[in-house]
Amino acid sequence: MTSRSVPDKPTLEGLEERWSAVWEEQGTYRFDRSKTREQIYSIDTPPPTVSGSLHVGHVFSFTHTDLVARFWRMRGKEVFYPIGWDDNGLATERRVQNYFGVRCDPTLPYDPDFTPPETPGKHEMPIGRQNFVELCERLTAEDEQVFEAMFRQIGLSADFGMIYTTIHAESRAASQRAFLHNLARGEAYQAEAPTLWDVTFRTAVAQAELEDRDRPGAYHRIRFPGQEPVCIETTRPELLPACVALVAHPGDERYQPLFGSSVRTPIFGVEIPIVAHRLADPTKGTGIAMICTFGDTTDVTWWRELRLPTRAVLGFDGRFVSEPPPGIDTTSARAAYAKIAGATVHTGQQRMVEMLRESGDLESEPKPIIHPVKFYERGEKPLEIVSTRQWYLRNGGRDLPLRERLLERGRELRWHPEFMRARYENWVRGLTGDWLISRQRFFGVAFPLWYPVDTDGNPLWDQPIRPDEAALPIDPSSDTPPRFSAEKRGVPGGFIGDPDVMDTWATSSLTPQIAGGWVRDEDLFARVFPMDLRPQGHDIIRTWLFSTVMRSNAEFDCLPWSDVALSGWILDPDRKKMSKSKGNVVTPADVLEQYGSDAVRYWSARARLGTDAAFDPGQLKIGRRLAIKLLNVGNFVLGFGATEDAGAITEPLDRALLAGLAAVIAEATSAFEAYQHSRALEVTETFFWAFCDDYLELVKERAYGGRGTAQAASARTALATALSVLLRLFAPVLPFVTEEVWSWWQEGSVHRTAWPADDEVRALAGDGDAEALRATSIALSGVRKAKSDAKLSMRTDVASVVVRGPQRLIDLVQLAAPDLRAAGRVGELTFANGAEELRVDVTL
RNA sequence: GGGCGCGUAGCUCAGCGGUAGAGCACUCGCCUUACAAGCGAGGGGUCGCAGGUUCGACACCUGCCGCGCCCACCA
Repeated sequence: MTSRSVPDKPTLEGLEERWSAVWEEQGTYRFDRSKTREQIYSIDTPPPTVSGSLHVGHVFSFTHTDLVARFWRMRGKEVFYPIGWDDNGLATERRVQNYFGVRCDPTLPYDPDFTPPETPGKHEMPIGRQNFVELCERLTAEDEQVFEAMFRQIGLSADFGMIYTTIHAESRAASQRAFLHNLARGEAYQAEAPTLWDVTFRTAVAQAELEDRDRPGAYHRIRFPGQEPVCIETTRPELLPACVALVAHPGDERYQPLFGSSVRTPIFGVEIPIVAHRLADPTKGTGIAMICTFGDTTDVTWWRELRLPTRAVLGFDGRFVSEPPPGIDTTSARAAYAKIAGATVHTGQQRMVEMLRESGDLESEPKPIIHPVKFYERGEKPLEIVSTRQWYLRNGGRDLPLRERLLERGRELRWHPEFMRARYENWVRGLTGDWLISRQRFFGVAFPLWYPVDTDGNPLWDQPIRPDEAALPIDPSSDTPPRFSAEKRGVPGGFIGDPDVMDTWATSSLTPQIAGGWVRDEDLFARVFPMDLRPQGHDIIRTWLFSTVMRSNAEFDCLPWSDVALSGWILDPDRKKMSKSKGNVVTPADVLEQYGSDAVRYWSARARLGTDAAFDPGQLKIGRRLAIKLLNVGNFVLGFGATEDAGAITEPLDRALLAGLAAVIAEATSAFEAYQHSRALEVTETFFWAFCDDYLELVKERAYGGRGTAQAASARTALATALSVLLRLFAPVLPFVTEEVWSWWQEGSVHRTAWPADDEVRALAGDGDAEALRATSIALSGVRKAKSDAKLSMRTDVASVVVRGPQRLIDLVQLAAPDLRAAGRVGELTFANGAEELRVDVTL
């Protein structure tokens, strides 16, 4: 861009559109891959879920990242700053279902002529898997346009030519490759085991995706007949047919005589043992609990450690299976089970309670309680536990050396803020099992495996067939494994493809590999990996951060990045978390429209990392005001025809200004280096307002030339130098307005200009003492106060002023006496040593 | 139950061993030729509570109280 003259009436309107276009055209933020690893600052950017709505939280946290990127770019680093979209996974599936009114039925064939209904019908239309995936791809492509437009609007200095998506072929290839490596090294394995299961989505879920929700329930006291009848309390009486034992604490004297004996379940008459286990809590209920397969994760532990039989009753759909489990074989027992077969858990419970009440085995009426129940974070019904074959990745949950290694990685990583490390350690120490990565879903990265089918038509799950890595990505449901022909699919002696997809985090955990070009572009990868920074929200430490560390540790035996920056949450002005259901969501579009991008960025930059911030229109106004002020100051300073080499800086006040500015540069720089952008902004902003209100007023007349050419030149050079430095210090926070002002007098983009160097400015300041400006400002304030108290205009002439104070300060103010006289319109200005603090006596 | 963070002016927050800070809001003024979407001045806080360390504590230690978040095997 070329230098232009200063406009008559500067305005913020239209800056976003203009400069976004220029940056795109000039390639201002384009990544130069010829640079070496040492010259590069690489960022593992978070790919937002495009199927979610845009939120001011996005603006907030992505601005934090951009501040870092812009700072390091100006420090001379080539910044690797890709943008990604997370489009694979359940969020997209749900959005597609709602948007088009369809659902995926993988048994249906592909229909090449399929077009979705104009408007979603009352009932979801079943469509084949490939048609469904195509709709997912179509809708995410649209969503991604919206996200990209917003990211450009807020001025992210990413290279939009390096966009990656998690469902793209290259991502799928990377994900499948990493999995195959995990498999080869023994880090991935499959197991048939009780699994947390979401009955709505009909998929297994991982520990990291769980959340507790308080739900109403009730204690049911049930009597188990036997030589010695035993009473238990349960919130899940419907699982009585799944009961395999009763359990009490080994030290519980009430039940010690019963250990080793057995009782029969009421209604079903199944004989079950009474066993002891340390996890049984004598203080809960009656102190003895029934173990069912499976009511909760403790049941699983008991079942496994006590080697109990399995009596599963719930199916994948969350309903009671049609056939009773083993052990229920008497006519009456089967008749009782028939009453709940096919029922939902809810209905089953009602019927079970009726039966118990009739049989007299319900000791007392249910006691209602509110208790925490495990849910899949996206689910609507409580999780059940069903036994299924799934793939797992070792994550230290069952492996002490690996856990220690991953904890060590957490200590190696530099956390901003530091205290967030505790969340990582908490999570790793609390892992109860390996990472379940298979999902019984459709829009995701397929497991790159097939299984032989034996001559009886049974899949040989433990003999997976792997593809050639060069062929990745593959889709086992349509691609054919090596040494097989396509007709052999699903027939005895043939093969079948793995039907599952991977947990979306299994792909997201590879963002450094995906964005950095692992295998696909090893030259690039060597220049950017391991990366410098992972920016992200603190809510996904247990998922994204942990899993990325884990994958990098496995594949490369190193951390994926040296630093992690955690942004806080955005709360509404009442400090409640914004959510759609609360109706308190502020949309970025409205805010950006109303206040402008720089103002919104200012608001973001004011918040420290790791700290939740309330959405605050007040802060946005201040940001907008700051941006306008920069325009006006730029306009004013450049109106003097000022340039940075107009003449030597000789006047003490000018030198004082630059001495103070040098200190601000030093502080802002070290703050940015320490990922404390809010501190950098604060010191810059404070200095800037003092520059406007005091320094500018003090030197205005001199700069106009009222007291000689050399004196004017000194002021003009200082003004221009300060403007240049301040624009650069503000550039990361306010990229649009700083670029605008910069363009009035400088060549090239401010964003590709060197970050100011404090030693250079200090050299210009010479013997300047920053204290001189502060002291003179205090004296000026005294004069202003006198006028203000007298309710007079600041233009009013003052007869005489006496400045009193300690000699050291008097000496400093005296150096700027002519400037002080001019700014205060003071007739006679005298000085007197004496007072402890600087003060002025004004005679109007 | 365990962990982490926070509690400073009406609001949003900074500060962090040496006499309480900013912005907003509020009050009183000012058309002052960069800016009235501006400028000047002012009022306002026993820094959650209680102990302790110290010459000195808003800051460090201990214990409480309150709020928020994370985690937990929640019959």
